[in-house]
Amino acid sequence: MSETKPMTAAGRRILDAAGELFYSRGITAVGVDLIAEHSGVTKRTLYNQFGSKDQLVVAYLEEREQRWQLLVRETIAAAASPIEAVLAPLEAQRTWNQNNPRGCAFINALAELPDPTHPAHVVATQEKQWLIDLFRELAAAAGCSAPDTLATQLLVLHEGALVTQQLSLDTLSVSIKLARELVLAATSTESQAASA
Amino acid sequence: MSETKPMTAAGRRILDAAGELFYSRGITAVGVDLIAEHSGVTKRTLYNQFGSKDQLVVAYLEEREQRWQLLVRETIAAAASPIEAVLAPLEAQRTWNQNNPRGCAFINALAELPDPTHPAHVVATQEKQWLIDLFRELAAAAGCSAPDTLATQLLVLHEGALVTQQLSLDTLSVSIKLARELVLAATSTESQAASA
DNA sequence: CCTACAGTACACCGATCGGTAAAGGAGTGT
DNA sequence: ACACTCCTTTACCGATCGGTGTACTGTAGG
Repeated sequence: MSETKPMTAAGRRILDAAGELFYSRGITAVGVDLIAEHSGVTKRTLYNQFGSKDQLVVAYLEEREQRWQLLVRETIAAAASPIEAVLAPLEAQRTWNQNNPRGCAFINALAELPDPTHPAHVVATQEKQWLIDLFRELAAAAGCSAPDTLATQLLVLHEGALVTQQLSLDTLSVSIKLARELVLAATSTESQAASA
Repeated sequence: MSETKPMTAAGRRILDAAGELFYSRGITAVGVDLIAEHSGVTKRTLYNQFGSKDQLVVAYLEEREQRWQLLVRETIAAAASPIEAVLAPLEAQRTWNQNNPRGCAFINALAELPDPTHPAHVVATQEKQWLIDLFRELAAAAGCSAPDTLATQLLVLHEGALVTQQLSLDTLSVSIKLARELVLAATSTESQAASA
């Protein structure tokens, strides 16, 4: 279930090289020749393994999605309480960002591939959908009164921290702190209603 | 001061066409031939006017920056109070997004042009710097106790709302509502300190 | 009238783009 | 011995990339 394809050794190297290059330099800016060269593989092998550049891009995004979602799930599992679990995706970002200084690969992919019918575009949007659904579930599990609103707020904070990462400011810490206050406020049984 | 270059009629059409194409399809994905064709101009004229594609990209971003900052300033001037003025950039986004459904052109540019030495990259980062500085000034003018923190929070909300715009959710309204609460809390003289 | 300049038309450049053809070497299982 | 898969090598394809050279036209100003 975790691995749908056996993936040959050459295929792995190709996907690794593509991952680094696509993320660090941008998808459109990286050609298949460069990927083949960096993975020590012939262009022919690349096409035998992935069929086309678009499919390689999809494989690249899907693998990133799997790794990211795995990290999030692990962080949730390690959370001390349901309330801390709601903040887990934000906390996971702290770990993730250390090796990924170029922001969100899915957002970047959406910026480069505007065509909604492009398979890579679909993968990227699905990832964001997965995240907000997760926030909603976690919020509900923590006993939040309005899971939808809180999930949207957390998604905004998550994406905002992600996209401002490239600036010098430590926006992630600010986002997590604010997110914690929101979660605590939303799960406490006291006075809460739509403010003016 | 507002116009450093006279800009011929052909130059205007080129910049207009480049603006539409770069924003809607992505910078790397759009070639100079396509821009020349869409602006009803020869490629030669394009190069006589702008010198290179990179310089055209810079001109594109700079003009967007001018238009956006003008809108923000107008919204600030129309604000009913210093507190509402802090929210003006968020409110301006509501207007702006109607004609710009593809998110932030500067963020997209950063995604496509990772090279920090690229002139377009510099312009894009400067724009974000301008915004957080503006938030800080507005927060201070509104009598906020901790302008830096509030400014960072508002920047995160701003960018988060911008980048999640492409999803179906109305994240901007949620962001503005939350931002208003933050501003009100930060400008009230009552109990406020770092929470747990 | 003449110059200066903006713009056009068109051909051209080397480089790179994504993708393919054909043939063969190396390892494995039958 | 056989076929099969994986991968290699080399060469090639049409298209497009950013960018240039050159010669011509229209038009406004001195």
